[in-house]
Amino acid sequence: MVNDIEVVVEAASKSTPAANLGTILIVEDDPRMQKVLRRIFVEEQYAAVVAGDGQAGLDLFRSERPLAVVLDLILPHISGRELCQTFKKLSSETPIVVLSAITEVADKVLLLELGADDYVTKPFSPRELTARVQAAIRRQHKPSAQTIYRFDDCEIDFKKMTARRSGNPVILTAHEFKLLKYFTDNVERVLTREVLLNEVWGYNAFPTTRTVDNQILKLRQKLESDPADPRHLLTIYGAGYKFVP
Amino acid sequence: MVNDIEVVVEAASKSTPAANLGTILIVEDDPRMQKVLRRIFVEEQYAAVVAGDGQAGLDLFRSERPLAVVLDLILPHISGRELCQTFKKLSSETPIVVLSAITEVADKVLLLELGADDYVTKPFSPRELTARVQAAIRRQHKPSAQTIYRFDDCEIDFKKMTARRSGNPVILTAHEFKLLKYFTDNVERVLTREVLLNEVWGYNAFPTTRTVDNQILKLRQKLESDPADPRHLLTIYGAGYKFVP
DNA sequence: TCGGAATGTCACCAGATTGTAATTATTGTC
DNA sequence: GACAATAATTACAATCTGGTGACATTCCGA
Repeated sequence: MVNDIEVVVEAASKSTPAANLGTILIVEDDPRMQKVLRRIFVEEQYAAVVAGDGQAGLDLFRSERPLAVVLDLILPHISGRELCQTFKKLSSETPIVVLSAITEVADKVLLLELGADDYVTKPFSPRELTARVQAAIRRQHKPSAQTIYRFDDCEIDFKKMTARRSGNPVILTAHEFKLLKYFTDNVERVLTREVLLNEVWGYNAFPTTRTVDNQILKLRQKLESDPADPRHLLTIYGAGYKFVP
Repeated sequence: MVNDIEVVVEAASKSTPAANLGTILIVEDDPRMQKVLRRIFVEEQYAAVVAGDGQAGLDLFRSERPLAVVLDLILPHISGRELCQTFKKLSSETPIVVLSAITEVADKVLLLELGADDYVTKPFSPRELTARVQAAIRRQHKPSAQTIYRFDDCEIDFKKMTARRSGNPVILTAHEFKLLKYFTDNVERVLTREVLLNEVWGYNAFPTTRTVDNQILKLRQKLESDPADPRHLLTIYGAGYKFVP
């Protein structure tokens, strides 16, 4: 599974507190969970609309044109699976993140076949849910956005997951792409190992900090003209790493 | 594989009694676990205060203004759930990471409902806990509006860790940035060596040390037009140093 | 002006930080 | 289930920082 790539959307000036980031449709029957989910997204500056059953979900989906849908699979009347498919038929653009209990995870393939873009198993942390939803939004929201990144004599296509240096193909692993993506999304900024571990490696991985160094090493060996004297993936002694194009 | 918590990491880095990263409030009744938790955070350069029950937790929360709270759900007298809600009422800003046994997670809905920002199930690895707490802290810290600081003909970007004087790049070390940051955050205030050592270095040092003076010297040489006649990093004879933009 | 105390300055090197590769563990594939 | 690819850990070498201490200079009260 290719994991979501955590991106800090910071280019936009944050001195615009009023406007929300968009609407999230929450389809969930349990009132307590409704409240929790709404709060989670409201705190992240989204607007949240809540549907207690499938029909209300469909109505709101049509009227609100949500940025993304958070869908609990266990619903009365219409099964969550049906609903998921219907959403995708109505608007295949809109990303859907499914909430599922641990026992249901077995058929995650089926889940994704239904059109879900990602899933989060209960129990989950607020951070995990919002991160996955935001990642799903980013993926869908700017499909034609520049996926090809160039610097020096390197050319990275994050969509095709291919890379070239001086025209020659370079093989990068999925993890290396993910790390590199985070660097290209945070150009010039000093990123500590802690941040990289949290943002690139993800929620459930807790490797040692030397792991980061090793991945940096790999990237340098593959992308820098002289890995011993890097010009793009710079070490900031005592702090972390910084990418400069 | 998640390591058992009893596997105590023996690092014994040079003791740093006065913390520099901030205070973590640990609410935990089991004395053994208290010790383990405190150690985990102290090793990560945090200060840790421990409360054995809910009342002590509340008191410390109010008096210490912790950066984050680590809360074990099973507590005597006040239930962890109540406590969690109370914390959030007192300061919704402060992130709360809940410790819970897997068997307790059945109540996961309630858990999130109460305002916990994340949770870690036992058994957990030290790294997992600190990573989640740090992520919660970082997330809660709104990206500071302005990371670029200007004075005279100097321009400091603390995020990129770059500095310029009259447009020309100046190389500062991580420590120098940290010291300079403290000065720019405390403009016009006289800062004694003791304060600087506590806040920037993070420990109480011998009063005879020339360490602070040395770092000041470095900063002057790099940032002042005439290091011998500083106009920004001023010496206050008999007291300390003062920064004026 | 003088003398003692506080500060400025410099260079060295111990210890911390990072680079690197080999080894081990994990994951994915057939 | 064996194999290959990828990732994480470990170990050690290379590198850099900044604390230390010696000494010079400046400050301030008498």
